[in-house]
Order: sequence, then C-alpha cells, then structure tokens
Amino acid sequence: METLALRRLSEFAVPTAHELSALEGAKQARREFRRNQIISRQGDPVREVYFVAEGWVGSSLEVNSGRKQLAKIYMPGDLAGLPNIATTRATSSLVALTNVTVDVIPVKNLAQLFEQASRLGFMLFVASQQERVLLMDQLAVVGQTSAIQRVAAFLVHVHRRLTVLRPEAGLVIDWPISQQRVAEGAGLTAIHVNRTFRELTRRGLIMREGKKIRLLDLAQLCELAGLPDHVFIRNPSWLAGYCGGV
Amino acid sequence: METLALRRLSEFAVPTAHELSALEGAKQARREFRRNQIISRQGDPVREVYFVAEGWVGSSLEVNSGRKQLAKIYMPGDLAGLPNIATTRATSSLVALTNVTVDVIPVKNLAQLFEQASRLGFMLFVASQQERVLLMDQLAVVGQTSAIQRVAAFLVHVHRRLTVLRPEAGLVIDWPISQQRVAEGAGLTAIHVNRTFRELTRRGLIMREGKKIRLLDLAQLCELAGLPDHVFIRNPSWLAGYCGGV
DNA sequence: CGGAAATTTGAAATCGCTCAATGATAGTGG
DNA sequence: CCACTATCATTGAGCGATTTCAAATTTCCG
Repeated sequence: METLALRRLSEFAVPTAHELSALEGAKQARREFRRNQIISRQGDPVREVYFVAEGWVGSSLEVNSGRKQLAKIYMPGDLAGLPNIATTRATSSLVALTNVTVDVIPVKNLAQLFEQASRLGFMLFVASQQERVLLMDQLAVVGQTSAIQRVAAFLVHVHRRLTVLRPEAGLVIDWPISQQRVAEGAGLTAIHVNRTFRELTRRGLIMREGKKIRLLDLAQLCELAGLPDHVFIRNPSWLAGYCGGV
Repeated sequence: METLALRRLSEFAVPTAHELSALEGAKQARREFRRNQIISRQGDPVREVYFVAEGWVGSSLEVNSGRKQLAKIYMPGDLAGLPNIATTRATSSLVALTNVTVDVIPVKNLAQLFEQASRLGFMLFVASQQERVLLMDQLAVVGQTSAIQRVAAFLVHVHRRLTVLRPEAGLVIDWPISQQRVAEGAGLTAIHVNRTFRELTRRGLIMREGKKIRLLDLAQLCELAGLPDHVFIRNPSWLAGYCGGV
C-alpha cells in the first residue's frame, strides 16, 4: 500500500510535488524481506537508509549480555536506519517484523535531498525530533513503570501509530509481534509478558483473537500506560515562512 | 567557558565563520539559572530552544505515577529542548543540574537558520541522529541490564561526554549529580543507587572523593556497562560534497 | 503430517523496592 | 559565627515484582 506511506509522510506538513519527486529520486532500489529477516546488521558500515513502503521494521540493539532491546517499530512512511548515519558502524540492527518492502536510499543521496528540497530537509529534521520524543517516552515507560504499565503502553503506542496510518482502523489490531519481541521492547522477559497479557485480559482491557488483539477499554489502557498523548505540530507557522526548496 | 561549547560544536565538522555568525544571530538573549531551577516545564507551549553555554542541563519526563525519568544530560555546546519543537506542548522539562548559562533561541529563528546556513542545518540534523543513538543506548541499558551495569553505564557515558569537551580531563569527574538524579536516569531508586555506588567502590572500580568521582578502572567499567563505544562520524564525504550555505 | 516456533504454566530464587530512621553536608539568616 | 533548615547520603529489615529454570501445550508453516 503506497498510500499508507504517503499518509504518514504528510502527517507533519503536506509535501509538494517537487519534494515528492526529490524523495523518489533519492531512492535507489526496492527490496523485499520476509518476516524475521535481517535488513541491516548492528556493527556493519553504514551506507544507506530505508524508506519503509510496506510492513513493519524493528530497530534492535544488542547489549553485551546478549539481550536485545527493541527501540523502535518503523511503519510505512518511516525512514528506518536514520540514526545509524551518525556513526561509522550501525548502532542497531533492522529486522523485518512482518514481510516488508523498503526503498533503499544511499546516505549520499540524503545530503543531496537536503540541497534539492531544503524544506523537506527541515521536515525530516522535525520528524527526527518527533522520534526523539517517542524514544524518551519509551525510556520513561521502561525506566519508571511496572510491567503491566509497560505492556499497556506498548499496545497504546502501536494503536496510536496505526491510527495515524488508517484513522478507520478501530480497536482491533493485527498483531504480528511475538511476546518475545514485546519483551525486548518493554524490558521484560517473554514469560512475564505472557502473564501480563493474561492479566490485561483478566481485567477486561484486551481480548486476544488469534493473531489480532482487541482493545476493549482504550481509555483505561491509556490511563494505565500513563503516556501523554502528544499533539505533534502540523503546518507550524515557522515552516510556512520557510522559503527553501518549493 | 565559551570554548567548551565550541569544542562540542566542532565535533562533527568544523563550522565556517558564516555558520557561526548565523548561529550567533539566532540567539536572542542570555539567561542564567541556579542549580535545580527549572528552565522550561513539561506541558508548557514551546517557543524556544536553549544553547548551553556553561553548566549541565537535564531533560526530565514525568510519568503519571509521579516518577521522573532523566532522559538526557545536555552539556556546553548542546542544543537543549530541540525535541520539544515537534509537539505543541513540551514533552519534557529542562532543569539546571548545575548553575548554568544558556542562550535562548526562538523556534522561528531555528527555521531561518536552516535557510541561512543550510550546511549547518544538515549538521544539526546529523547531530540529532547522534542524540537518537545515545537515547537508544540508554534505553537498551535501562531495559536490559542490571542495576550495577546501569550505574556503570551512566558513569562511563558522562565520562565520555566530558572527554569530548576536555580531552585532558582524566579519570576524576566533578560530580554535581545527586544519587536521586542518577536513579532517575538509570530507572532505579535512589537508595539502590547508593548501594550500587558502594558496590562499585567495594569492587575497586570507583572511588568517591567528596563531590568528585575517580574512575579507578575505566576498562572494567566499560566492560561492565556493555555500552558500545560508538565512533561518531567526522567530516563525512557526503558532507564535503554539500554545497549549501558556505 | 511433522517439526519448529510461540505460548502457557508452575515453583523457587533473587534483585531491587518500600518503609523507616539516622547521619552528613551545605546554604541561609540572625 | 552559630543555629536552623533543607537536601543529600547511608543503613537495616522485610517484602514483592519479576526472573529463572523446567516442562507441557498449542500454533504455525512447509
């Protein structure tokens, strides 16, 4: 669904035709990955980033104890692997959480993108600040809350992201994420995630239906998660005044 | 020490005179804060970011349980509060960890900065990716490691940051951070941080000397922390080809 | 249908938290 | 200069949330 990706892209400000074509021009090749395949590996030299066209991509860091932290779920329209460009070797691995399609963007095209469409560059800059906000939120959840709050926050977060892509999605989430991966995201063990899911079910907050999860009481889940529901800026006045690239 | 700030700024690529003056032009006013004063508050509308000229600034998120997460320590040369520009209301508070001096940069000047010195804009973009890397590291530490590893990681992190500012700093760190704040950063309680400091001391890894901490065995601390020592890019080839703003 | 991956369950151990109190240090005002 | 106060550091005892280990069961995929 190319349309999903576009919907995400326009979240902050609608890109112009010129900006879209600059983005298209930066793409080098389309690549497909099967669920659980590694797209790029922690420690490898960084040459490219990936525009997610379809599917979910996870960003995962391994610490020397061998345990992994899932730091981010990239969805259609996201630019995956951007943080890696800051270091000589990739700080995180990218893994396909579902079957995915990505467009490869070489790092050097990225710099050109900033020249050719500098307003788009500034939009990417702001989007990166958005990502920092989400990371800080996740850090606060993992660092300061209980297991049940962390799992609730994980569910609420994914639901909110999906709602941006498909406002009509509703309360039933297609859930391709194993409990092991939820554990990696929430800083828990898979076993405890399992017990926590059951507790959420027992409390009547969620219902699991095969590979879907139904959120039975979103308000209470949000309350439990304690995540502020940020209002990301849209068409800010200081961007309107920005005259580059159009 | 204005020089400290400049050293941090030049870490990634040396700014031109034009870029420096554009940055100066973006600054609106200088402000001073005493230790523990709030510079800007979570939930308030966002109008400005802060260039740290001197001292340490903490970025802190409060979750609804009332507990706080210290997400970042800004040091001289850092742009504090940048993530807040992505949302209508500040997602985190900025607090003076020491007495600090900051230069206020209104958000709208920031967009102008991208126009006037677009190479500098791209440098800020890459610096933001660096911040994402550091945040993901912290998340991995908090999510996946034990208390002693987290505190070791905190120490190693601060030491590395200081070494960028003053390569000659050595192994004795001026330590203005209370154990309560370390706890907020590491996702622990202050009491447990205290016990963990004592354990690190017992193992001969650190020594506390009043308001300083001496790292007795940096290699073993790093090993314990398990944090990869990233090599951040310097003067990347794809920036050299970047022709904007000079 | 077979085998691997994911989920579920139980029992025991442990790491870090809570509660409660004491001691040290630094800043403030008289 | 000293008393006063607030903040920060330290210590002990007991508890509880989460982990670990071990194993059974279910689901998924070829």
